[in-house]
Amino acid sequence: MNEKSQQLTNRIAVLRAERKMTQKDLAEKAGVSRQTILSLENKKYSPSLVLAFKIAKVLDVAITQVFQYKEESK
Amino acid sequence: MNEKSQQLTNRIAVLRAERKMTQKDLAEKAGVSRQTILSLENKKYSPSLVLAFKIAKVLDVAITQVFQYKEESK
DNA sequence: CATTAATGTAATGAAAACTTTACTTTGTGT
DNA sequence: ACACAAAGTAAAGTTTTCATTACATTAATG
Repeated sequence: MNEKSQQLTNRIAVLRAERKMTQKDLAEKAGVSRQTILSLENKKYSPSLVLAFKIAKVLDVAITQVFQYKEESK
Repeated sequence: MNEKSQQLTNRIAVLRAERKMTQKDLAEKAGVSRQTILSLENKKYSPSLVLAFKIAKVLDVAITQVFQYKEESK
């Protein structure tokens, strides 16, 4: 809906499903609320760098494997 | 001083100096205020993932080259 | 079909990021 | 020493992340 949400995409749901983890599982392991994971997957607000690192760590991949950034053409 | 500030470190100042850029230069190219760059370099608060990507882009290195995350031993 | 797990929606509030402005200190060069 | 650029300090205000709680909907399974 807004422009900002489209410059950052993530594959959290996919990677999570591959590992057969629920949102709750991932949230607990990352030390955040389930709402936070859900919001990232769906509403896709931009997480903090620390949270991004934590999620990548739990999913056992590089941060860039989870999050892709496309700068917009101004 | 607080625990959180120590789990995330960055090499912004070093990389910036190598490229002979001022804080103002980097701020403008990244599209943020100079205060934000200064705060990241010194007070080291944790940036958003998008900002981290922008800074890495301007410095022309991978995000992990700029920011290092060390999880703490609970 | 009934039960439970998983996901989604929504609202409120706290905390942190980031902006803006203004001023001070430190460096650098002439 | 002077001037100017760069870096630092500080404070107030806005925006966004993230937590918390509660409830609704959608799988999945017996």
